Amino acid sequence: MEHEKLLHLLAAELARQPRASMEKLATAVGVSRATLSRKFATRDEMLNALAAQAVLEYALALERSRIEEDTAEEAIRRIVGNMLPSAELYRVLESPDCHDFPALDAWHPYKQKLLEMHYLWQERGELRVDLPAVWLYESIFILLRGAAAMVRNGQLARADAVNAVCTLLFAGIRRQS
Amino acid sequence: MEHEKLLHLLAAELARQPRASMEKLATAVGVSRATLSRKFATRDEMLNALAAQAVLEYALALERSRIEEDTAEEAIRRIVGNMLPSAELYRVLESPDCHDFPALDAWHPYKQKLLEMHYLWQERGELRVDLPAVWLYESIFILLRGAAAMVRNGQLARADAVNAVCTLLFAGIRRQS
DNA sequence: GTCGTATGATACAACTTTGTATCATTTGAC
DNA sequence: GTCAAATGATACAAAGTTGTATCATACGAC
Repeated sequence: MEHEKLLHLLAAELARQPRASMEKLATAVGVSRATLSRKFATRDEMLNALAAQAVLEYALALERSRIEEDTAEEAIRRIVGNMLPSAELYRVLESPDCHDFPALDAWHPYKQKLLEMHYLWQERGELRVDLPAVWLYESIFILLRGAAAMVRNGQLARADAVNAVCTLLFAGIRRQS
Repeated sequence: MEHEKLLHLLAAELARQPRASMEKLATAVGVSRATLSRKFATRDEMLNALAAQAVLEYALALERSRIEEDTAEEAIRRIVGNMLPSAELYRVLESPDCHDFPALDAWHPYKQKLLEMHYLWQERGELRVDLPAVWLYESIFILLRGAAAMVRNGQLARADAVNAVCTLLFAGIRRQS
């Protein structure tokens, strides 16, 4: 199986069953334990590979989203759209199991860049300043992960997920009068 | 240690380290493994006790929130305020490890009631109808759990958490012009 | 102080998980 | 068809986890 595809399947299964053994994970993604062990000698190595892939996709999605262009809303809509496919992977970035993985060092500059963009959007008067920027930043990913989980469970259509997140972010749940 | 306090500490530690062994959990919450084993003979029994406590607090918070009174916004603000202290516990309700625990049977009616309230709020024109009610419902808990995690990590002040969630829910992240 | 209860320490067997190795089979390129 | 690479099946020892039991100590009520 292709390496990237394998990582996505593993991330999805880990989101479902964080306590699954390597054997259960292997079966769930459709390979034997032997093969999984060949790709990742240890569980930590696997998690690190997931973190590395997460950083890669985070960075790529950020670049593609051209966050310096247009309004905050348009930029964030692009971010949500570009990051939704990797939402399951991002869980690894936040997981306390992985907080000292080498792959995470490469992530912090990108996270910092997006966080600082939030400060800028606040200064520009585009994002509200009565909530901490870190909450605005995190709420995007909180909703992204939540929406991805609902898509996985069949509670939300994949095609609706980006709109569900963005509408909530920019208009809230209340019907506009 | 008091039973209820123990459950909350366990829920918090499980949120941090879902893969922690009973021994690690016991140490983290400040008891010996022997004591933890006496309270919960097996891990499943512990998870079921957590689920039962979660259902209890969910039901109590729902009742206290008097969701039939006032506007959707006021009712949901009360829900968020009343449920935030149990947010770590609610993770057990959604966890796929626990989907067939007996304690969850008691939960579904309460969840259903709150979900149906969302339909009513939509019909009344208080909540938007261009997003599925289940997304409106889940987004409350997604944000609650996210805010609780940030409080735990020291990224968000506990006193600000309810307002952060409710402001996002009802006004979004964009500065109002 | 005495008693019962709760706790911690330790031990142990059964079981699971992990990392590693070996061999047979399958797959795909040529 | 042939070959090399990838995969699956199986085995095994080391380590970790779990459920249980036992004993000694700490604590609180009285």
